[in-house]
Amino acid sequence: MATVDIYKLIERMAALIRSEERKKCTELGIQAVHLQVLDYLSRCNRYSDTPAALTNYLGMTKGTVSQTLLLLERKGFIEKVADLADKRMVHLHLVAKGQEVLERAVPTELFGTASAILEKQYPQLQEDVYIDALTALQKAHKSYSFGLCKTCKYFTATPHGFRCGLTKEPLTQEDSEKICQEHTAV
Amino acid sequence: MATVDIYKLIERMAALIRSEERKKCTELGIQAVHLQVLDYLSRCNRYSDTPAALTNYLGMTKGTVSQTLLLLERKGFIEKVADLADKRMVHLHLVAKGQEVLERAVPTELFGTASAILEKQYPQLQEDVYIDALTALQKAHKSYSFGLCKTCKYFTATPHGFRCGLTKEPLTQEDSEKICQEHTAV
DNA sequence: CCATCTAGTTTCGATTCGAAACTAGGTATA
DNA sequence: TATACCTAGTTTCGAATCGAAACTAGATGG
Repeated sequence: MATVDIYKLIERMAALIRSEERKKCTELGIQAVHLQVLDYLSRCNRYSDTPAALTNYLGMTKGTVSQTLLLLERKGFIEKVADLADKRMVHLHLVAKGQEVLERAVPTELFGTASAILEKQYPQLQEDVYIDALTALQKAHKSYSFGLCKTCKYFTATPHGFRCGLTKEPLTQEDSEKICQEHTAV
Repeated sequence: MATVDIYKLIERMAALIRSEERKKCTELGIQAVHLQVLDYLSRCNRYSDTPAALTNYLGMTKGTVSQTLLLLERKGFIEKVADLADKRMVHLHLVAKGQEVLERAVPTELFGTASAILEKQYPQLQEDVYIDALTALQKAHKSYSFGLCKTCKYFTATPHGFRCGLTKEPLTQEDSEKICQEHTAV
């Protein structure tokens, strides 16, 4: 079946990207997993910027995640902010230095070059096909799809602004652009 | 530009796949990097099944790779075979047990489910788009594209069989289906 | 008020990592 | 054919990562 092959192709691309990222990580003196953390933090919103959500996303034990975060904090890549309502909770923020490392680690040239090649050969290429593939992948990644807030089933736009239908809380424009742990694909 | 966004989408998919694979690895009691090694070995041909090529692919130091291989050998996932011509070289082979772990670790259900969703919505979906994206990515991944042997610039088919235009050696059907370190995109 | 749950940290020992020194086999050149 | 240099891979070591389990502290619910 064609679609099975499509994910085989995507998996191949993922392996290439992984390989490239690993090299970058070695250059920058960090581990591949740290990059995954920084990437996650750059994409999560206030419902998903906690160690617990990160633990769930990475599939590691919370002790390990705790230590990874300690290291990233020591290196000045992230900062921890206590939650005002629930004193047990901690919110993680990517700070400028972490953002910088993330940008340097993402294989931008690789993508840039690949894009240029692709664009030259297929000027009319529609990205919808890829959006659909990603959406399907997010739907399939059940329990926690970690999709964009604004693409969530519970995302609601009112005349007064955005709101999460699950937590009933109002959302900023920025929130809606980030990854949410509670995300449910439409 | 549309194509830049396409690789953003692919990168997002890669992150999801990474997240899922990491979980599987934890279940199986191995590290994410070990899976990368097993995956690589399942796809490489006799030009690329050496510790040196793997080192290059992963972007790790050769000492680290050597230790990783030692562990995978102890666990019975791979075996080492000395090269007959060059006594310094070692060829790495994925054995049955390693193959099994690899198959269990790849998020098959994720892809299966995603495919089903995709297929239902877009029965006419053409995979060419994805092949082009992968090919462009391989081309962009210069110096070592690690592409399929048979898609290489130097791959030549003669009446007597396949041959590598770079090393001048004859190739089997199987060789041509594997990843080659020397791969150069057309 | 006390058990129970949840969020996160600490501690421990095994494993992984990079760096650098090392062995050994191949190659080039004088 | 010696000598220097190169390449493939291993070993060693100290720092960092990992999972498991015990732990603290705050929330929740009778």
